[in-house]
Amino acid sequence: MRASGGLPAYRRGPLASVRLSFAAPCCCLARKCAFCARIAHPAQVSPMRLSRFFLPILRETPKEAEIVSHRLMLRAGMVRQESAGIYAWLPLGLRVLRKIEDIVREEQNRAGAIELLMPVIQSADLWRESGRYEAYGKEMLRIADRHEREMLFGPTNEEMITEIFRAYVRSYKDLPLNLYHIQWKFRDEVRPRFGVMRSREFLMKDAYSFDLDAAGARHSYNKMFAAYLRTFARMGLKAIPMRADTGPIGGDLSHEFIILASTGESEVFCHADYMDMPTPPADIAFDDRDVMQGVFEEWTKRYAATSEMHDASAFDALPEAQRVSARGIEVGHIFYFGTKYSQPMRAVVNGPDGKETPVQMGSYGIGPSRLVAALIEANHDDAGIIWPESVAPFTIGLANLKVGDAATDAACADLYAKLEKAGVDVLYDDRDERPGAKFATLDLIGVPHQVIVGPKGLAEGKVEVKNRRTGAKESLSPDEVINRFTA
RNA sequence: CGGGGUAUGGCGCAGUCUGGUAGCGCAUCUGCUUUGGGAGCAGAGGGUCGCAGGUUCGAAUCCUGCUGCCCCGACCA
Repeated sequence: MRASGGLPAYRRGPLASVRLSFAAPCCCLARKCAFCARIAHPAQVSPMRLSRFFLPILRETPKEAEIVSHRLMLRAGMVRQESAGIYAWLPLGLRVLRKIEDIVREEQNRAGAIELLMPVIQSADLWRESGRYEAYGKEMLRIADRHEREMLFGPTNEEMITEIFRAYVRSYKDLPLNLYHIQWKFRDEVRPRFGVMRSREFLMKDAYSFDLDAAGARHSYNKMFAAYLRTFARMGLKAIPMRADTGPIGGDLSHEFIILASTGESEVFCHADYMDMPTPPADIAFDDRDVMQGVFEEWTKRYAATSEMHDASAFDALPEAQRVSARGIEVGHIFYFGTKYSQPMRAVVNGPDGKETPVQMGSYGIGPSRLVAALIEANHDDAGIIWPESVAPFTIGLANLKVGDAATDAACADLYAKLEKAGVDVLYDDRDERPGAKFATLDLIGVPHQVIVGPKGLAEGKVEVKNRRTGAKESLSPDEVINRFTA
């Protein structure tokens, strides 16, 4: 299915009549947005002068980069490949990665999950307990320490979290519990490709839920389901949950969250209603089982499937206007697997009846590093990246078109200082470059708003504000600019 | 894991067939001019030609072995 047509999937164009771009649900500029409902002020707001930043942009495209996100990440100086499927994150890329992490973390916390941090190196013995040490195969990077002890670089953490759980939790009164971390994983892919989209080392948020019974586990699953809808929506992505194979994780209930992008790796089919469904609001009752079950049912009752699970006859039964077939990228995957690990690893609690019961578990993954690439696949044009506001490395690019000119220098310095003071992430291009080079740089790195300060406009007391996504240009006074972005 | 490529300055490439002082564009540095969509002129610096052997008076070039990386397929957060 995937290989049909003679061309690799990612090179084929989008299937017909599909809307692939979505507006972010909010502007996020003021950080007072009701949808996002930020819990904490983002730590990553740190304005920067480009002349002092480390932004190694490339004018030419490195030949190894085949897909647009990989090309643009290399050109924009976001990552550097250090080995096959292994990347260093350069400052610009790291900023985006951190902003994605922040959103993921906020929504996990909002849904009641609790953050911890587990190590990347694990003991083989732990994996022998679950039986996966042999089963996982060559994708697991196995290493020996100086004492010849068998260790491994974690590809996932079900075993370790189960070990931590069983060491401390004895009573059903401590449930439900959902623990997560955001940590680097290593899976020794046979063939890493597409930059950070399919790398061997990748960042993953993995959460693990523990419940006394199946009904409780179901609620935990639904909470993560709703949290994922919110997480992707906050990044301006339309993610559609689709029933999925459980693969090596195991279990009997699983959904993949797929975002639509014309360069996606897999072919997906879904009902057109998914394009406009309302995402759960920030204040939705995560602790109410009926509310959460309602969200789940609303988002799963219409047809949606990847090509592996596709039922052509069910899809074709839909009215033609409601059929959407497109390409998709998997950005999240959730599983309910019951006692698959708690049973063999003896993670048990005493129930109200005094009997020991293995806990019901689920796991929930999002790949922030893959999301960086997926976001670019969904948001770019010929000139470069177009970041959604919420994950942009900088909110504003301030371009001084004539460095050395007293008026433009002073106007830029004033704007920069005021924006910085107001907590706006601004990148001030104060390099002694020609205007064309500055426009090209800001377009390439995808800063959502460009504030352009040149001698001509300034003579009339105006600067130009350009929207990277729409291209719309406005002529505003510097004071109006400050009001616009700090209101 | 099968198949196919490729490796020459930071990036993109030529040179290899037919062995003889390592080249081009971009980038970088200096100076002057320029300044609203990747500027122009002049000058400069930077490469043990992936690694190890071998052939030869002489190897980027020929031979042998190895390694890295990329692409296609099967597999995958």
